[in-house]
Amino acid sequence: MPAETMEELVSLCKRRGFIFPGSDIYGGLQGTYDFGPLGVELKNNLKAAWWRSMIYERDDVEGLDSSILTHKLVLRHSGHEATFSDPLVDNRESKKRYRLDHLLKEQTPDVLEAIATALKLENTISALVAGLLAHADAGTVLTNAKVIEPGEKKPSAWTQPRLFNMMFKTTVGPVVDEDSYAYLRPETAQGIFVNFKNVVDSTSRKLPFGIAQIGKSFRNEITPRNFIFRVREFEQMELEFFCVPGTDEEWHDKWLEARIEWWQSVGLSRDRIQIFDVPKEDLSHYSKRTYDLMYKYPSIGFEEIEGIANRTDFDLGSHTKNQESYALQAKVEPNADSTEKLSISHPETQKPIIPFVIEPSAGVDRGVLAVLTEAYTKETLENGEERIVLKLRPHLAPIKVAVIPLAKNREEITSVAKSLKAKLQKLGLGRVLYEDTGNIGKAYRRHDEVGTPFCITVDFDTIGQGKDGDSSLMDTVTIRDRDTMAQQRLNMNDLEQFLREKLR
RNA sequence: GCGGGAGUAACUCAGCUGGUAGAGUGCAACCUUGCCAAGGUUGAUGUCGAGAGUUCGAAUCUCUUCUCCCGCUCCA
Repeated sequence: MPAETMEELVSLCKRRGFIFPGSDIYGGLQGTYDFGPLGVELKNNLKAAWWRSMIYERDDVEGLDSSILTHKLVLRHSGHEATFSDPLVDNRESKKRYRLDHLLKEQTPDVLEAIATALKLENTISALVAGLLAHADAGTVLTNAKVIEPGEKKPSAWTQPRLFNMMFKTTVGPVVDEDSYAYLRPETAQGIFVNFKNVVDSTSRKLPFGIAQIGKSFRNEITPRNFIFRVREFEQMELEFFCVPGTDEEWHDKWLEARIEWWQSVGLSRDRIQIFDVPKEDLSHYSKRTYDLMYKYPSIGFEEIEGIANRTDFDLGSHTKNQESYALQAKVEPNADSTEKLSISHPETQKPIIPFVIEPSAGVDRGVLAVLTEAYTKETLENGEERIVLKLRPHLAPIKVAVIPLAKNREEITSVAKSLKAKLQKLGLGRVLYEDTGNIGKAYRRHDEVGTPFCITVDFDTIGQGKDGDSSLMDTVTIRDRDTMAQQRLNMNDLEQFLREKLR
């Protein structure tokens, strides 16, 4: 039974060192979280699994790590400057908040005409939005124009509209002036698009192929919520898969299947994943069609864990120079700034074309949250006691093996345990921990709670001092399975093979 | 941003109409011929989210602010 409430996960994460609130000792900074000693292992393991499946186990994807600081022209031509800011306005009476452009679309023509007249502007939605944002007393203009509250269909009183820019700006270089800013990227994808030519030139890739990247992105969310689900600084695992126009829909479906399979390979159950075919009117500015993979999170229910978008030729088309020489299908803004043609040869005709792009874009933090949700298990044991176990897939577990001395005041035992720990650590399986806190029972439970798949215990038999002077079990240890709690005795020399098999 | 709820030890929480902070678990050290949060001894930890005010005295009352949760709004 996976976790049922977010609270129990938050509590475990804090208690055991997975995830802490950001800037904690100063009261926290909204929308930021820090990954603790176990959280960083889990997150790294998840990213490594993705990287392996995307790049090593396929023959058609290259990796990339582009910078977070991004030239403003990149995000201007990508359309983010224009679309990643929402003008919002509040209704003073109903206390509801609307996007200004959405609100204007709900109005009758004479209301819009009244606003246009008051502002002495042409009567288009975009002109009115811009004019209202620039006007010092726009709230009064809206109210006087008898803008209706859509819910009640009645004129109402409105506040000054304000712009919520979703992109973080920062100053680059020592001189602070109006033009010396850059953005923290709102998606890793743009780093891939602007490196398209570099990758093609340096790897001699042909269509179809992909470029994958894992990295931080930043969005100034209006309302960060729900633990690490919606945060302002987050990590993405994105693939931009370039293909011949006309084959894009087929690839879109293939990637949808591949991504669902991958999420299952990290432990998510199929019945907690839903596919959401995003309706046309909700699509992003670059997308022709998007499937959202929705995972059933605790407390909040089905929410997006990955978006698989058909970005058409919008991005490369927007960033390329000489746009007019390609038969672009997406509607793009003119680009007089770009210095490169972002085309590639059509595999059959050899003519330069701008490829279509299928983008599976997954949230690392949302993935970690889903994996934790699914692994979290509360069991009632035979003796009536409750046990919390993280049934993580072994390849994701932060700690792979804990080596425990049965008695920590016996040097013969602790020294064997310590050297066994060092020996196992060298196998490169991941983190191996020497564990001597509390007593043996507590050590087991503690490792159940953080998902350690195996606990190895060095006891008196190991050092040839079994009961009644029995030395037949010399050099053997017990190894305990996290999920079944069953133990078996193995010679220390057989541990490597055992663990290599089980931790794959 | 609005409405509602909440912030006390690492976690879960108690602390009444103001009188100077507690429990359980956890954590640390030591002991234990022994294996499923076992037992024993000892120990540490709080600016009671922050700031200001009222008061002889504030965890408790008032104001401001920050953070979290729920709803609205918004959202790859």
